[in-house]
Amino acid sequence: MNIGDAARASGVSAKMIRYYESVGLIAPAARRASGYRDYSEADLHVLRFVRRARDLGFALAEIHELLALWRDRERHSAEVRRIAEAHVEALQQKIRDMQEMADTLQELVHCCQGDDRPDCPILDRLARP
Amino acid sequence: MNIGDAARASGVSAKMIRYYESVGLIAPAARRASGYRDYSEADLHVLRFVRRARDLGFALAEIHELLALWRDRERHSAEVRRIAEAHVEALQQKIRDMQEMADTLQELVHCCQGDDRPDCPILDRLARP
DNA sequence: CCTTGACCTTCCCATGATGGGAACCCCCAT
DNA sequence: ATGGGGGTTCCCATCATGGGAAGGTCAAGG
Repeated sequence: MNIGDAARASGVSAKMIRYYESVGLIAPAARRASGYRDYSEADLHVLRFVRRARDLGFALAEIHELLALWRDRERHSAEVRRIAEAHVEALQQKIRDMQEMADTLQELVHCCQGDDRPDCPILDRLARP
Repeated sequence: MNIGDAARASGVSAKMIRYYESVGLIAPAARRASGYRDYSEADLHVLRFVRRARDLGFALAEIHELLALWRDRERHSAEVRRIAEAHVEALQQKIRDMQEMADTLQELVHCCQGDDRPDCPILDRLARP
């Protein structure tokens, strides 16, 4: 399977597959005589794993750990859970931060007439302490 | 006022002040004979404006527009409001995306024993369709 | 007066994950 | 054999931020 086929089958772009390989997230693909990368079904499983982990917002470093645990038959599920919990907390922290921004802004937007006059509580808020 | 003083007084790092100047977000600072940048109270107001806008999550391009509107006595508050509303919606979209990730993960974490055995619904979810 | 240390200057590099594009090579079907 | 649609590597850009090097400036104290 060429990289384009693997990309379509896994949902990871060819560009990203090469990148993941270059940073050591995934093992270097087999090569044909021509130099083309050659992907197996097993490679596809890995690519799909990475894709799903990215969809859940895991960083590549975390996915690296998750892949190692996935391969390790002796793993402790506590390890996996720890990584996931840390990620959930990071997500929730970001959500709280952004929610606070959104709430503040929403309130300012609500106070703003939004007409053709210059008076604007949004700008006032940015300009004044 | 030197850049370090302006940084402390505005909450924007000296590094960032120079960067904002280099990308045209703020006007080039006055220079002393020595070449040192020299900041006035008026400059500080601008830096604080930028700082507060960043704290609300606005991108530099948006802050550029907001600064222009702030300077424009003939502005229509509708313009400011439009920018703020668009940003609020972008924030809320990101929040929804991250909340969905967090919810999914939280559920998986909840299903995971987190002990010294290898069985793990989190990895199962990443490995299976 | 000179030294010292804290500050300033510019310039380059790195982050994280992704895409765009150039220059060049390969493969298959007509 | 040729053309088009792959593949390969390499460089650049994003966005906002920080780190650090090499060298110039300033002010205080011996």
